[in-house]
Amino acid sequence: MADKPTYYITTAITYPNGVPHIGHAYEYISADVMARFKRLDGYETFFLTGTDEHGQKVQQNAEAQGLTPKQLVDKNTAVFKQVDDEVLGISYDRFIRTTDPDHYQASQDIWRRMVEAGDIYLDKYSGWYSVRDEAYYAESETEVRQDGERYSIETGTEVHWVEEESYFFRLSKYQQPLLDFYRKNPDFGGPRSRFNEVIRFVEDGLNDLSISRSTFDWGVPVPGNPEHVMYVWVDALTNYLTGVGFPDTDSAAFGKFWPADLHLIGKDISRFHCIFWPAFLMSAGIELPKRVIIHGFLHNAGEKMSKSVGNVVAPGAWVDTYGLDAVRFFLLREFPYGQDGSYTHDAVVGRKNSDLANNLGNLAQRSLSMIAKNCAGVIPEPGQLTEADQAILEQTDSLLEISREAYQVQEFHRALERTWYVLGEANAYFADQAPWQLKKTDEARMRTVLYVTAEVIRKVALLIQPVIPGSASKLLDALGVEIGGDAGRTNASNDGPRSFAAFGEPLAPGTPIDKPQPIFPRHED
RNA sequence: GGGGAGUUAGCUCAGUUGGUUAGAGCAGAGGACUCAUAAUCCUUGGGUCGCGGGUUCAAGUCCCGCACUCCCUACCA
Repeated sequence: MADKPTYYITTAITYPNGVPHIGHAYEYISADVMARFKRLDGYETFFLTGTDEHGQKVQQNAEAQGLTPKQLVDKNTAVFKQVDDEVLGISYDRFIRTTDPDHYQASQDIWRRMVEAGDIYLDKYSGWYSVRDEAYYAESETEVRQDGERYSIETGTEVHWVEEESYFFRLSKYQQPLLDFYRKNPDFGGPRSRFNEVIRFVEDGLNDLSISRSTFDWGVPVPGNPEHVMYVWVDALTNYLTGVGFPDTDSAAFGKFWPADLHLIGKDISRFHCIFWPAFLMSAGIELPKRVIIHGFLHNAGEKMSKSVGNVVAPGAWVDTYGLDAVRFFLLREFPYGQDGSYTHDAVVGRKNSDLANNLGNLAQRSLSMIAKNCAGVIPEPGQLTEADQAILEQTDSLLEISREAYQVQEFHRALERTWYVLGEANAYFADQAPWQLKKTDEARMRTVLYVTAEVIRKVALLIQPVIPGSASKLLDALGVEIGGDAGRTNASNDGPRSFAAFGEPLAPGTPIDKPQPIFPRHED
């Protein structure tokens, strides 16, 4: 048996200091959808997500709470993991924590490789440092306020003058190699507008990067100098390697899955993923990931979400209000992926009712009801297909390739838009053929129309499993499609009657179906 | 200050290399049907395509200027 193609996708790892909000959910869900799509399409898939647990802030917060840093991150990480597991249904294969023992090995190994490449040197760093932001600021980026203390202008956090011995990475050396790489791999970053910003930044020149700290010790120790711990970037980005077995580059997982096919991240960290990370990997002699997709941020009715405004939405609150599948669908259908999006209650309800309940749910309900009542409760035998039948079936058939192409570049909205266009055509077909009339005049023709409609629904249900796994599974159940598969949750979805491999295997006439129950309830306020 | 994106129907947005009466979805109006989750189908959109100039036989679609909005980046203080 030939080896299956593989697919390795990651999310950014989250700094678990607050509570998860709908923006976190957006990233997890979109990565989950991508992973499920690839599994259903026959790819042996590995999906990595997790938390970034080191740093001075954690150490200080822990002290303030009378905990060890590990105790604090255990507590905070549990909250994020619970959202993945119990609220959003995220199908990750590993939830990595930068405090995992194997991650220490991986981070120290890539560090050693960069040292061997001559790209790490010891120097001194000085500047205005904000503990809360974990960032240095130029003097011009700070101001002295009335209380006599100095603050970051941008973030309003207090800064202190710090002089510190630090290891540096020779990022400057990689300006040209990176530009060459971008030119040869124009799809490395997406969407294009974000990638262009990155390229322009690199063209302006790169400074070497401070990559260690000695003022605190909650981090991965620098090999050969236990006075230092790695600063965020080497430690955090390396999780993508750790997740598939690094530093054991001979391991089965590493051989299969590295280089990663997709890093899915937010626009705030595009530079780290499109510049630092490839440079580190070039230095360490490791293959570069194939693509970084940069998603936008979500706004509440056009306003930035913020605690002080009090408009932050918790994923659990939305899921309770609208249901998980409606939330997943809304997030992927409503916004062009990569752009910022603005949500309102009315917009979510609109998608839920119009797209899910009316266009899809009602089409399924009306056609399956007729089958249950008029075809002895089994999938009917179709007769000769008319042009109208063939036209709607052909439009439905085209959705597989259209979806593949759209998913390949993470244009989820495009796949869904086209799918719902075809559903609109299917509703028109159904009304046009009027099987409830045919029931009185031509039962054979009625059975054909009902069969064709059921086939359309089957194909659509297959393709939207990644987005609305629960509802799509119910839809396939209702059509009597053999149970099996898990809507992309695991690699068991690679094949079987609910995988994309079965897209062209039509419903078997005579298959019994149950009396249908509505799958997509309307949202009533 | 420099660079970039944008400003199209009530709302959210599409509009290829400039070319017949500027499009979709949602919302609204009218009609149809009754299989269905008060759903679905059909019909219905005279909107200064931000403003003002220009190029052209022809511009939402190219050029210049202006006004807002947003993003990236710098610098002064």
